[in-house]
Amino acid sequence: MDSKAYPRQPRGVALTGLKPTPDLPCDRCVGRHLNLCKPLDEGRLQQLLALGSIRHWRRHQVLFRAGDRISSFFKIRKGLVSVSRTLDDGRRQIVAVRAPGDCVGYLDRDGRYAFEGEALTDVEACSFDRRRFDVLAAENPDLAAALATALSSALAEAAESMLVVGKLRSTERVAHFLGKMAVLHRHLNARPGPFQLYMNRSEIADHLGLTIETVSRSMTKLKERAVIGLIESDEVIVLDDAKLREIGKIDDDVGVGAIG
Amino acid sequence: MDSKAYPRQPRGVALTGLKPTPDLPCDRCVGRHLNLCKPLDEGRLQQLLALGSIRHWRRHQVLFRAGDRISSFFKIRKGLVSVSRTLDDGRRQIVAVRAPGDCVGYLDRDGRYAFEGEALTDVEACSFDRRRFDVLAAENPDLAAALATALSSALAEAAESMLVVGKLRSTERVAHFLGKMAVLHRHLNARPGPFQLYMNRSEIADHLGLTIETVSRSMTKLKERAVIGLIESDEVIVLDDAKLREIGKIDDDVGVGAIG
DNA sequence: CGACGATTTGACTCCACTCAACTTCCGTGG
DNA sequence: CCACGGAAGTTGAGTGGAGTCAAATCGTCG
Repeated sequence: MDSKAYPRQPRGVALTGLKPTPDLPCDRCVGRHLNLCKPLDEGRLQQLLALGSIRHWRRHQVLFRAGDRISSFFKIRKGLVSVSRTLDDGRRQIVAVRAPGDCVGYLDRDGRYAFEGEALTDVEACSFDRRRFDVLAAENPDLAAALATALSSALAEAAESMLVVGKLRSTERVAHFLGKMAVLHRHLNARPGPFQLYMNRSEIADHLGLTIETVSRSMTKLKERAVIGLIESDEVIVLDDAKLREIGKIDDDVGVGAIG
Repeated sequence: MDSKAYPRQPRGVALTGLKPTPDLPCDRCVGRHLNLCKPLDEGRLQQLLALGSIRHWRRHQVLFRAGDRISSFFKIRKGLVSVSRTLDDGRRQIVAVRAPGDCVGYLDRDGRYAFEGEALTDVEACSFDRRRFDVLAAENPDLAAALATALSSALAEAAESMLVVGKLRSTERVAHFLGKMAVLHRHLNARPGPFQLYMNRSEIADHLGLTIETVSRSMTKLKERAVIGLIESDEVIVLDDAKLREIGKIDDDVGVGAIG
């Protein structure tokens, strides 16, 4: 209630020791993509692709900033992007983490980006002109339907996150996050085993509504319980998947989102 | 982390002294509606309306239950509907509160409702067959576009809620909630003044990720600071709108959602 | 090695939860 | 009419979990 100054979490300049970013052609992103391509015939596909141009960002670079006038949105081809919103006093909430196949920068607030998109890793994305895409979508019902599907799953995911942030305890939240990241990893790489988080403690904290210290302590607890193992600070292996899901209240692999 | 039994909040049987429910024809729901009607010509409008039938629910009745097979979704004509998800141990998160003009019961998880919809007041809604609606949407780009728009604003609203639940303190959350409800009230009734919340403390708590006691204490604080006044326990008047928005970190009237 | 950033760990504080009492408001029935 | 009971809300006392502040450790890079 008091508007006392809220120290902005110092942002890491570079997360060192980062493994190569998740890399994946669009058509392998099972269940996670705005399926822009499949339902379109060759002519319209060309039309759509003509709207887009491939662009690259480095970790920590900003794809789009909240409040900036919307020009285009982005379909991720490689890497991870955080979608976030920050209060004046520095408090930040990472609303979603988007992966290859997903789209970001679509949500607008009277013509301006409603959120900020930041590269969590080096990112390659296809940038689409929003206005021309809307025109095309208005002419192609299947494209519009794909858009609606993508939005639906993103919405379901967001609602799920509300439950996590609103009702779970700190260790439960971290377990949930790790479980979801493990699922994502399996989707992208189609195999189990250790995986990278590509997010430092500060980013995880801002995603889960916790502090870096609490995230760290929760990870330690999960480690002590032999639910997970830490190869490095951001490289994790799930030792007891059932337990992790139980603690994190993950009932299924649904709701992995697609646009936002 | 421990799966200790979580006492389910006793659910009120009837909130007494409830004023008449918010009542509004679709076409007055500025900015809050899946604009099903306007873009359609007469023939298709008839086609769409043929899918729907008007139904009624009483307060606390369930419109749809999470996990049930989806048959139709609902466009609210009168009343308020809560969209929620409940964990096995009883912890519940009210993900959204939907008003006249909004749709609910659209989100699915492999053919089943992803959330539960419960009448917060007596409710009148138009029920649409989901399958036939999808067919119609696939043939009518403007309808699909309207759907996408509705989903977008619902998603923006959900993301906003994540920030509220994840980063705001208790009194800030309550202030945010009250500010949003005031906006909703003005949208529905087109005038300021005292308004009903139509939600008891338990429901507000489940929406904000708090307990009933904390909600109560926060309301008292806001009352003591002369930011709001309480006519009855669920009837509020905003005394200092600027202050309320400042505390609740409400920057604009955007993101009032539409579907989910 | 030494510096720096990221993370972990520790000590302490405080906000929100828990448990419990009490008040208020209805409705019911003696 | 008033007594009683039940439900919702408020308030108080005490606890606990997560935040805050600070120090120690680890890892990387110069």
